[in-house]
Amino acid sequence: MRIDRLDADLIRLLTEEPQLPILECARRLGIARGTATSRLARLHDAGVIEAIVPRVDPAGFGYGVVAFCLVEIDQKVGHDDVASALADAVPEIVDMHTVTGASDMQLRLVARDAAQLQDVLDRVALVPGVARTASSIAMRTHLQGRVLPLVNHVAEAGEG
Amino acid sequence: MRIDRLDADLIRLLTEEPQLPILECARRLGIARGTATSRLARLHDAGVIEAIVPRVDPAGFGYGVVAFCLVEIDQKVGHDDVASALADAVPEIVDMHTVTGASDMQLRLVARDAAQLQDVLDRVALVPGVARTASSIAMRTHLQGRVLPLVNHVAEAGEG
DNA sequence: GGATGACTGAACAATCTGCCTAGTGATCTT
DNA sequence: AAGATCACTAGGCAGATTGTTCAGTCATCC
Repeated sequence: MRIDRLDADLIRLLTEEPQLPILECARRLGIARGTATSRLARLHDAGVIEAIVPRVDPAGFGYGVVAFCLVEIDQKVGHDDVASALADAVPEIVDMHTVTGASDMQLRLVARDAAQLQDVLDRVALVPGVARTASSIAMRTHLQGRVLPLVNHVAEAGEG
Repeated sequence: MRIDRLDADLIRLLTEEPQLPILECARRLGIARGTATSRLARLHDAGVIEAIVPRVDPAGFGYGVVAFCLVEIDQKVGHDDVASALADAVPEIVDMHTVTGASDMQLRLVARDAAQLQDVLDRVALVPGVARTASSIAMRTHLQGRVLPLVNHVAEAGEG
């Protein structure tokens, strides 16, 4: 799908002031309500905007430590099996990807503190199929799910 | 902040059916509207729910390749300087963390395809202060920003 | 005993939503 | 060139939701 400036502005508006009603968005962008509605529907259908969801910050209820964990897997066990086993066994896992390279999987997980992180990592290591893990702690999160610059970039490029 | 079952249910409801009005949430949970409103406000104030934002999927507009990149930094350059330089120079960077371990930073970035990923990584490498990079491609995303199990876990634990 | 805090139930005006219609201009097709 | 298609504007309507306020109940805490 091709995104133009209007789409980008709409996304920006909704990202910066999430609770903004469509009607108000239309007013701010200087377009008719129907246009804003149909644009939004199109973005929705194309999968650009998956949904408008509450972004939950685990730090808000005490899980302030973020860590990454590289996982090596037993060759004999399927990736998907390990993935679902991990997902079930460790609620502290926030992101999970299968990756190329030295490791097979990469996790992002959260914990209350360094001590509890140890516990979380132990639980990861205990999951059947997990051969070895290597982890690092995130000291600072500079960006998290930032897409606005990319959306703008695409909108600009599409115009020229 | 302490999260109880009602909070967890509210978060679950809003996560599963994001556009649900507060009034409808209250009905489904069998509570008064004022209660749902004040609970939500409390979650907001505590930072548990940062905002209700549109989740944009770069794959929706062509950026279907996800990659991770470990970055080593010149010791003489401050982390924050490199971080902001990277953020400005490469819109394709979605997540950026400062991490412990062999590398200094870890990035998650998106690209249109493998060929363009090369280009993106080149731009990363060119940023002043970046000494070396190592990257891997995400072949599958099993989980992305999953917090519901953790919220439930916390709610259960808090009750007992 | 009295104060505090959380929840219920209800009401109000203001606003937003979904849905529909009609007109305009640009692009594309035959 | 006529006709069709598409996106946008502008407006209207009923129904639902929101912010806000009030009064009453119940449990906890000092």
